[in-house]
Amino acid sequence: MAIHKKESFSQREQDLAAFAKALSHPARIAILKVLAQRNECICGEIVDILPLAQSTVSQHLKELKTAGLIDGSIDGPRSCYCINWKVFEKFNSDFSSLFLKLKETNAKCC
Amino acid sequence: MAIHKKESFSQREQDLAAFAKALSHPARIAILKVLAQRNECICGEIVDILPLAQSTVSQHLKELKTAGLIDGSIDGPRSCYCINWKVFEKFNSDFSSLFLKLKETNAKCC
DNA sequence: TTCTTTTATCGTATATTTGCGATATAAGAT
DNA sequence: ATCTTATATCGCAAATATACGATAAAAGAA
Repeated sequence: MAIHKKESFSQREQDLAAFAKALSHPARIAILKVLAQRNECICGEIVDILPLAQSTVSQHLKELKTAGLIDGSIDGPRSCYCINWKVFEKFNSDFSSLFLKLKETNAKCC
Repeated sequence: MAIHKKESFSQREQDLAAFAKALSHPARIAILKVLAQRNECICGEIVDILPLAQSTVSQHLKELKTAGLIDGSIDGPRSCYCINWKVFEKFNSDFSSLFLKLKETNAKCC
């Protein structure tokens, strides 16, 4: 694509897009579900449940972490991932706000 | 990536991911803003406002349309795009539901 | 120390996305 | 019929994303 133009949009638009991107793959949504259900965030369980290779799961986890949606503490040979509810909630409400704001400013057309 | 594994996830997960994907680029969020603000959805305005070429904007519009977030009626040489609030609202609430459901089932770890 | 287990990272292949210019199309204007 | 305008689509290039196997790293077990 030659040059990425993402930077030419507002920070808010970029942030929302980044959040949406983090959730734009079913595997990552499935991972969040598993993380929410388990008492202990043993990463290996995710690999067992998902139809993906360990390296692929690790990569998806990394993306969720980069987006801030999950925290991960390395704990010896195993690591512990958890949902960062604060960030998740923030994005979720930002998202709803966007929707409501759009609907509010809507001038009815077509 | 050899083979796409998206199909091996639940339909609900795929749908949510598809919705998130539609909103995963700032340009598409910006387009939705413009569509919500204008009384008449003249597509050319979007091209004037966004820092993107006409063909690129057209492509983003197509993706939003494919996702069902906007409707487009071809009207002679110009076309009229509008937000499909019904679909938008559905996805938005599905999204909030996911968040709430996850939080509900959360068993507190870490 | 060496083996095992668990997870991260590297390297690589392929698919998809993003972006643009050029061209096609469609309808009104001249 | 030809010109103009607005939009869609095609063709291409470059960037990203997705996926996997192989390998590295890190810590406990033997």
